[in-house]
Amino acid sequence: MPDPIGFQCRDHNTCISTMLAQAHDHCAALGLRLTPVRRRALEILLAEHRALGAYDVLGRLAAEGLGSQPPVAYRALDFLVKAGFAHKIEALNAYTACVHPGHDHSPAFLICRGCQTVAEASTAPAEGRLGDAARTAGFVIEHTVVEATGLCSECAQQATA
Amino acid sequence: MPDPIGFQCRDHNTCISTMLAQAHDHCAALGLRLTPVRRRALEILLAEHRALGAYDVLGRLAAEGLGSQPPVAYRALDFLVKAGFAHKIEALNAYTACVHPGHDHSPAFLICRGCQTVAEASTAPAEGRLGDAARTAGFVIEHTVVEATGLCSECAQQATA
DNA sequence: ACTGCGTATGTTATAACATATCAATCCCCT
DNA sequence: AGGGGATTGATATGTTATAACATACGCAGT
Repeated sequence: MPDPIGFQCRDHNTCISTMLAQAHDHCAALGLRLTPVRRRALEILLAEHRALGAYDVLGRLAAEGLGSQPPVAYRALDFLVKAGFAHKIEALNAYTACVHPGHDHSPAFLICRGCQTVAEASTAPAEGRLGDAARTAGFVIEHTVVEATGLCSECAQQATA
Repeated sequence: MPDPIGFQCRDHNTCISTMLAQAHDHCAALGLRLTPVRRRALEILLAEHRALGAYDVLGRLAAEGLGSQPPVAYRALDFLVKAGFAHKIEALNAYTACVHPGHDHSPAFLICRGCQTVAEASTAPAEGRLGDAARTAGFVIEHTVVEATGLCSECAQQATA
């Protein structure tokens, strides 16, 4: 089975443990603390190939006794986002694990409205037309949001059938 | 004073009435109904060069007796977005008037965190790296969100000074 | 005028997303 | 052992968005 850009992965357990290990190392290197709540929140995100709302994450954390109030989830998610282990999907007000943490990157997302899967691609926003517009205007870009919604290959075929 | 891409406009009153007239004509042509609430909501958005939250819009509508409950604002805004007269800024959960309605386009936004101004530029997302990724994955893009946050020219200069 | 139908509005309630605040605890460092 | 910063716990509240249902309006056909 091909692995286009994240709609599938070959072995999800390996995928998860690899990412966790990377996160662990990254935190160690930078003096960040991957506490139980944060680590579990990351695992929860990694377990899905879609975006989860903060309250979804909170629900799962709460089920394990790791906090039960909104700030617990938001703090953990903020940490993961700031550390580069997760991204916020603005179009969904939801969060998803980063597929290649550690690298400083400008992510772009393909969001399937059929199966809710979120795939992470890359952009170089500063190079395209947006960057041109920004330079023309003297605008200093600090952060970019690039998200496409539509149908993934499988869902598109089902829709046609 | 230059007019880079929307951070300024020369004559805002003219700008507003032009846009309103365009919206009126467009609705007439397509059999859409630019009702008082919808028209006023558009005027409210047009009055600003920044994005307004649904509740901001609602507050102004309510002050004029045009409805006082959230659905009033959300329905009007949904209509404007669907008709192409306004866009939702996902990064702000807010709405802004479209600067060139009628054309089917993929907007991109430059959002200044200093003065809250929102400038609308254009993209051709299907042509860039995102489009490449989508084609590779067989993903059918239906809608794109492209938003950059940062500092506009003026605010950047102030920050340096 | 009456009826039927579709669109738009009014209204209530609630869901879903997010943060402010302050106290308590943990962990590292000296 | 003690101080200081980061983290967590807990309460409350703020903000954004929609579900659900009722009513009013405009218009076509009779």
